[in-house]
Amino acid sequence: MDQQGRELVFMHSGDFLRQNPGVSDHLNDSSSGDHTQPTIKEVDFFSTDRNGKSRSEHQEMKINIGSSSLVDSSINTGLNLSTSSSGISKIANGKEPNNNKLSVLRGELGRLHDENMKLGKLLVQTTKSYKDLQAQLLVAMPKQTQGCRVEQKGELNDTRTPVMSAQHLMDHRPSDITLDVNEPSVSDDKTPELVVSPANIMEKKSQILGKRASIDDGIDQTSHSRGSPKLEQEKPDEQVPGVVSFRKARVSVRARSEAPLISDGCQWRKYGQKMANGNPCPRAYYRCTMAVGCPVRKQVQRCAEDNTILITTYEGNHNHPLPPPATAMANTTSAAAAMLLSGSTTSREGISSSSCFYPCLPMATLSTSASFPTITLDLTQGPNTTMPFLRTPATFPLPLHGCPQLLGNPMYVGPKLPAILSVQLGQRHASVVETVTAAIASDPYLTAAVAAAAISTFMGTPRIIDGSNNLSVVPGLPGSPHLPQSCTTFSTKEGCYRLGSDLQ
DNA sequence: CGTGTTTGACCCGCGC
DNA sequence: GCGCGGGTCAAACACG
Repeated sequence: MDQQGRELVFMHSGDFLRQNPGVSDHLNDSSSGDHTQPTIKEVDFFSTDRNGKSRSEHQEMKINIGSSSLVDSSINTGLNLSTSSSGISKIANGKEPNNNKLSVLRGELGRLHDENMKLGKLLVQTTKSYKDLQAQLLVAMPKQTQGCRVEQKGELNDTRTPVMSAQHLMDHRPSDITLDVNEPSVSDDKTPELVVSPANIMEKKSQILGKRASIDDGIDQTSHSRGSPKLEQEKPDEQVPGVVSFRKARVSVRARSEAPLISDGCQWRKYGQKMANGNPCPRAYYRCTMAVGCPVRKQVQRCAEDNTILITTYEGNHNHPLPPPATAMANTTSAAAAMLLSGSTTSREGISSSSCFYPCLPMATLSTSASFPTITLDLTQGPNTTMPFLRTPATFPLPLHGCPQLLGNPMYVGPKLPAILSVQLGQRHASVVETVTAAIASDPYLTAAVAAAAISTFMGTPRIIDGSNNLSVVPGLPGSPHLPQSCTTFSTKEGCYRLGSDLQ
């Protein structure tokens, strides 16, 4: 990736804290009485440059040469980062006062640096553990609720207040949950319904756990429907209901493009084309050819209403390393599946919260049309689109606490601002937004990256990718529902883009 | 000749 | 059971 390129960062709340990554962060942490915020600020540990080191880290590394041996290697889990350095002072005894000071400072810096690094690693491990646990929980949840079908057709007449569960989305029964309030649903008119099925957990537990590995490996590896025998990893009768259709999760990206394809960095082989759904434009089917047996497929079709809109739908996870431009989209597909499952918090409260959140995302649409749970990212809408969240409380409940304030909306502005204020500021800078939107829409690489960033962001999934992948979505840790924090950086063929409050 | 595309046929799931 | 539509296969074809 072009290291001299532009950098675009979607700033969410707490972004200004990341503007100055480095030592100052834990100083702030130590003075903060809120124990949830420091956790999120720890994200700064990873606001690194492409070599994986932040500037402050580089500086500290220089200073710390030769002093690391003085550093206490234990991790201060209490985050008391301003601890006494008396031990270091003793070592510095007998030298000139200046040298003493220098030694003390060096020692302290070194210790802080080490502590910083260790806390960062701890955070990564904690985040990973959380994700693992969440994945296990999400896999188990559909089983837990199996058999207790609650149909709420009567309560859900208003399709603008959709109620969603992953169980529902995974269900192949006809249903439709469309949250795109700016455009009419592409899907049919079926009334949304909530299906909650309770469970025989103990009966199926071993089966679920047995299937987890294949789910983690890639959603297509649990393929159950007919398809290429080469790709078929398991037989239908081996599937666990409720887990099966995880492979069906899709990510659809709508973008204006004259090109027949969105260049996403992957190699695709066309294996079919069909006229579908009354669309005068044929739908093309592509398969990833970067590795033998890669299960990822994509469909490309032009919008029937507007031929300039290209709809690209991705399905599956790559089973091979990807070039940076392709990584963004690859992460999108896996993130999509995870997000769909994340809605399976079976309590009514959780579901309602999720539905409350989605109207904040005019460009994000969830639907199960065509029997597949699909996340549609609409990158075609202009900045003047009526902001749907004005009609809804500007709250960002978990797990989708990172609002994808990305495209075509005034939400580029600092996310710590209230929603209304964000809109006002956004209108003030409409020209900037327009420019950026146009740039993004015109660049297929950027479009793909934005799509990936958007999904990853509003999923709230901690996603830390090293510099080689050029996509860094580091939202606040789960568990901080009222602190939507994420900072999205991504790169495209044209370079690395950075967008945030500094746009103003 | 190898690779990718085109295109008609086929399979499967779903609704009626 | 039948028809429809989505998705895939695979032979034929095109191209470098």
